Amino acid sequence: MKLTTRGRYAVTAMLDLAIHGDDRPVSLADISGRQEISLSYLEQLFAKLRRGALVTSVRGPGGGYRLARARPQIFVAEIIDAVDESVDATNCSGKGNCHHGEVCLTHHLWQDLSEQIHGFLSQISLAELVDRRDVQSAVSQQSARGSRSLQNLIAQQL
Amino acid sequence: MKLTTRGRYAVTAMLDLAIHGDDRPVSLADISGRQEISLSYLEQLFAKLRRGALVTSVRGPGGGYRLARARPQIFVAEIIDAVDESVDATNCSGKGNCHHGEVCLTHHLWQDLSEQIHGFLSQISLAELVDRRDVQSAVSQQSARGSRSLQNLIAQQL
DNA sequence: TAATACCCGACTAAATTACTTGGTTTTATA
DNA sequence: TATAAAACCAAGTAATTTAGTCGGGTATTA
Repeated sequence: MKLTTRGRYAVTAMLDLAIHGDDRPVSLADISGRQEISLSYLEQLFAKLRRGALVTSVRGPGGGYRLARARPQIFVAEIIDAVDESVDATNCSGKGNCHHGEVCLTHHLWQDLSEQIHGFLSQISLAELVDRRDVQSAVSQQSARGSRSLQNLIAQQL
Repeated sequence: MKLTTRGRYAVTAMLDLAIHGDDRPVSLADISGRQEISLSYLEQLFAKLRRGALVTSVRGPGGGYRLARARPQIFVAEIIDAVDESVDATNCSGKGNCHHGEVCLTHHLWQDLSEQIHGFLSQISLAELVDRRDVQSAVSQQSARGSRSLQNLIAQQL
C-alpha cells in the first residue's frame, strides 16, 4: 500500500462522481473542470478504475462514468489499489535471496504495517466521506451555484 | 501524510536501531550492511531523523546513533514525518485561489483522511513493532548468528 | 596520529508522475 | 445521415522525486 498524489487524484475524482453522479453519468470533462485535473490524466486513471470494476462507462454524447456499486459499497482502499497497481514491496519476493534472514525481518514488518493501513482504508466508504459535515456545507454552496452552472461551463469552454 | 519507500527505509533503519542499539551506539555502516541501504542515503535520512529529534549521534570511532527516546515513546508517524518533510497537499493553500469552492471540498477531505492515517500511525510505537511475534523469531535467528557476527562483519568489509 | 564515523553539499541516474498529442470508436441528436 | 460529444487508446515528454554517488570535511578516541 502506497499513498501518493495519484491515489489522491483517484479518490478525489471518485468522490466527485459520488456527489454529482446521482442521475446521469458524469463526463470526465466535467470532473476535469471541477477538480482541475487534466482530462487525459483522468482518462488514464479511469481506465484503471474501470478495469478494477469500480466504475462503468457509457459511450457517446451524454455519456460518462457511473459508480459500479452503491456508495456505501465502495471503499477508499479499493480506489487506491486500482490506480496504484500493487507494488511487490520486498526485493526478496518469496524466499531465497535474503542475505541474512534479517533483511526479511523489517520487510515483513513493513508489509504487515501497510496491511494494517490497508485494512483501515478498507473501512472508509465513499458514502462516509460524502456524509461528512464539511462536505455537506460545501455541497450546499455548490447547489446554490447549480442554476448557473451550465452557462458557466459553456463560458469556460471558450 | 505520504507513504513512500523513503518512509519505509526510515522505519526499517529505526527498527534496526531499536533492535541492535541496546548498549552501544549503532553505526550507519552496520545498518547499511544489515538492511542493504546505501550508506550515504542513510546519512541523509539520519540527518533528518536527527533534526527531528528522533536520534542522537556519537561521533568518532565506536560512535553511531542512538534512539533519542525509549522505544515505546517513538512512533511510526514521527519517523515518516521526519524524512518526508510535510507536503502542503493543497494547491489552494489557505484561501483565495480555489476557483469554485468545490476544489477545496475534496482537498479538505483528503487532508482529513491523511490526518486519520497519521493518527493511526501515531499509535504504533517502535516497541510494539519489535514485540511482534515474527520479529521475535527473526531476532532469535540473528542472536544464534551472534557468536560469529564479528568475524562475518570483518569478512564482509574486505 | 591515524582510524573511525558523523557531517555536509552538490551532483546524477533511474524511476515515477502528471500531462500532451493525436488519434479511433461509439452513439445521441439535429 | 451528418455531426458532435464522449469514451477509449497509445506513444511520447517534461517535471519531479527517489536513491545513490562523490568528494570533501570535522569531531572523537584508541
